[in-house]
Amino acid sequence: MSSPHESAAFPEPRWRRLPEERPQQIIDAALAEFGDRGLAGTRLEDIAKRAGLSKGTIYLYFPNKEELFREVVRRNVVSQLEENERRLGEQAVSATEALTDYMRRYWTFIRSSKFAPLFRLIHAEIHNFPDLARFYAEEVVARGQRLIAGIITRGIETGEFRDVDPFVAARMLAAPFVMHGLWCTHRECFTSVAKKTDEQVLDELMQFYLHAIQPCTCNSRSKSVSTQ
Amino acid sequence: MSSPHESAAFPEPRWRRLPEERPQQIIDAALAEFGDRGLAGTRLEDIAKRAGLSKGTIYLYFPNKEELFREVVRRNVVSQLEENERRLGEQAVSATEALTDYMRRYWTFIRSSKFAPLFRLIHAEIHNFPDLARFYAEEVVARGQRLIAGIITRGIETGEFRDVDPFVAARMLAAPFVMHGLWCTHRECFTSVAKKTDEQVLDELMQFYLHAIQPCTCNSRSKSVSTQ
DNA sequence: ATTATGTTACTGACGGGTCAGTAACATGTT
DNA sequence: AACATGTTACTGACCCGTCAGTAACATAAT
Repeated sequence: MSSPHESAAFPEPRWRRLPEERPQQIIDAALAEFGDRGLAGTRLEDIAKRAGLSKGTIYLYFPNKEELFREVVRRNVVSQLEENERRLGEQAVSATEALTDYMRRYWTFIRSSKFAPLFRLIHAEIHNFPDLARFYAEEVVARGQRLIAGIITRGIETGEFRDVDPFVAARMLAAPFVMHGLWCTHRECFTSVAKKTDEQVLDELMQFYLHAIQPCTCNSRSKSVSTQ
Repeated sequence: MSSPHESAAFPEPRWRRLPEERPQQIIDAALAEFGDRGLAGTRLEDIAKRAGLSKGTIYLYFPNKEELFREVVRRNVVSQLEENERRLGEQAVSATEALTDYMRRYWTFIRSSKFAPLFRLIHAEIHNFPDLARFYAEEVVARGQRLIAGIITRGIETGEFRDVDPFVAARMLAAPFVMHGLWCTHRECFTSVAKKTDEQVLDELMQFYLHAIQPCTCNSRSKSVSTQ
């Protein structure tokens, strides 16, 4: 009644002005669409629809489709970076603890809804956008592996791990995590992980990997392979 | 320069009729193009050009682009299958030998020019062609992992390998191989394998994996196993 | 607190280029 | 000659990017 805006007649405006939020909305929608259909297969109208906008609005914030694609990759890679290097300070704990902790966070990221689309995108368009690919490979992959290698080096020094090349070991950690992440996003296809929960898969990954880098488990009791 | 003055002798036909070879030529060219640019991003004219044909010819052998795509995947998946299960009979050798032999052949296949494009294709279009994806996942991935699991099971029985879930171990083998295959196809990006040859990478993979499934290497080799 | 005026955010129809698919024509083969 | 195989030129649908127009919001004036 007392409201100057007529509540009965026009309660819902057809659209709202949200210039601050638009870029992120568009990027999120674009990641989803690009991830499903690829760069060439995605229509800007579909991105707009998913973001609840019209196509023209996208061009208010991004010069063209390709530049939007670049921003989608860059923004998400950067956010992955930040996520990756959060909580890096606790060097007090044992290398094993640091490693299992890292694996847990790594797995959480890989199983997040953003990883698989991003991975597909980068690998699908790696030829057409070598600069993006290089950025990703250097700033995320290599950087992450240096991080892991650091933990492993410490573990070797303390005698927790056997004497392996830390960078080889880092790749041997990342590879199964990534592949299992991809498989788990298509459980309906990949029967080998179909009946397993994310937690189970993580446990298997961790157990197997820890055994691979531990010097020897003869003396300790390691009968923890549980089969239902 | 194309003045056909020497018309009588051999006019050098502008093209030849090779109906037997065309399908495979087209499929090979299509795999390469699709692998680079994706399904939507590939022009049929580019496939034709790569195959040394004109676009219309493709339509003599395939009804449309999508069906060509399906055939590309199917044909190559089947050939991968055949490759995969060749030389499977030698059950006389030790499980370790069988496994290292398998890993060598697996790596050769993964490093062949056909694997990476096929992998990218399947993972890029997995949503749009669920039947193909399922076919691939079941007939190639699962089947291959059953094969590995069989070898590992035998190795566990003979005491060569520690007591792991053979299917977990199979996944833990396949995952690093596939990921390293992808990385190695983009050595210019992925610096962690940039300076390594394929043979080096394979050695690292094999050594690391064998250590992961061997029971213990504390007391040298010739560890007596009381099975009888 | 209503109206007038101005500004910003957004819309959606359209032009133009691209490309899958086709039809008309050409050449090799038998 | 008659057919099979291949090429070239063309069509029409589709989609990117543009822009004239409109809705939401802001501020000033009455």
